[in-house]
Amino acid sequence: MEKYEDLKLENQICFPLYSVSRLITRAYKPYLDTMGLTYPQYLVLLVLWEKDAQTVNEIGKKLLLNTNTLSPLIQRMQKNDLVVRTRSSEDERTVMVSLTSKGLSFKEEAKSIPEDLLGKLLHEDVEVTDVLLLKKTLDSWIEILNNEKEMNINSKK
Amino acid sequence: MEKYEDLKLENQICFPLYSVSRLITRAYKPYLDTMGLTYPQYLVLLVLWEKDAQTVNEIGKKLLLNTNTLSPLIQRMQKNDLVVRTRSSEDERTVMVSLTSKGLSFKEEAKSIPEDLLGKLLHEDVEVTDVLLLKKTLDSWIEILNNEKEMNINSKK
DNA sequence: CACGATTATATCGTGCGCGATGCAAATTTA
DNA sequence: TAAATTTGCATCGCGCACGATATAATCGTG
Repeated sequence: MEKYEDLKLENQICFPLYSVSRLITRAYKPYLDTMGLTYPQYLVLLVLWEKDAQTVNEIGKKLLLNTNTLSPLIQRMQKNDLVVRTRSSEDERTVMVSLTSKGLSFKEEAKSIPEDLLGKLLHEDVEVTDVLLLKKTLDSWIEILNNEKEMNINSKK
Repeated sequence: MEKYEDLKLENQICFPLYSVSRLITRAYKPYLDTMGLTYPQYLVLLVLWEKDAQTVNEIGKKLLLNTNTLSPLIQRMQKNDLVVRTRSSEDERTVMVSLTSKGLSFKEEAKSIPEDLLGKLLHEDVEVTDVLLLKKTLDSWIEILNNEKEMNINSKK
């Protein structure tokens, strides 16, 4: 076993994660271009399609994104008539993000994307069970890595 | 089964991939900050540590990144004295990227990162076999998604 | 009730990713 | 060999991510 075996690209686990993430965003592009959406914007719509009218904070918690990413992103979405932002009257600090009729209408158009894309990713060597196991591992890592971040925040006190 | 079941965030496979990729980059940060590196810059070093003196093109093929991403990235690395860029005399178009002594010296410092990080990601619910299966699935998807891109290029002719 | 701490959002700067485009060197073709 | 094409790298513009910071509004505590 060579001394630097772990540093070889082919032995990395994080690099394929990073690459697949980018390649998947790219694979979404042709679908999303027809609606004038980017992948992160599509994620915001996924959240709002499940439950309309949520604060920037709620959306951020679900997508694991901070407001310094979401604020301008949602502003661009408003400019493209996908959502509207309204400051709450009860708590003037919070901004409610709601779907426009255009933003809602894309739900129907997006319905077939996940299955369509999954079809491309499944073949004789990668079965549905593999994907489910993969998702289980990823969800577990999200738990670990996201908690670690919050632990750092708390330990700073 | 609800009509829009596939659009629910919790049923997505691409979203956890996207999130884990970002969270892992974040997990690398404390290690890389001590060397003044970003994660993509670290990837370039991984490639050069395996074989010094490669062209921008070779590095890009291995990292699946285009020159419009790599050119400025490598220029920043040169500014930080991690690599040097020299135009080849045989083919004036190509730029050879070589490690500086500083860039090479970080190899020793980076040696423990992968194992250290993997340690955090392994626990009772996620074993080494799960990670190996995950890597196999991801590598297969890289194959599929990256070929698809090249097929598009060819079909444009 | 006052005032310090917390919370929600926004802004700024930097570094990716990447589509589109530019340009010069090399290669192919006529 | 001249002209057309391809190749390798770079630049530009835009949209994320994200650390740092700012600015209100609200909350908690004395």
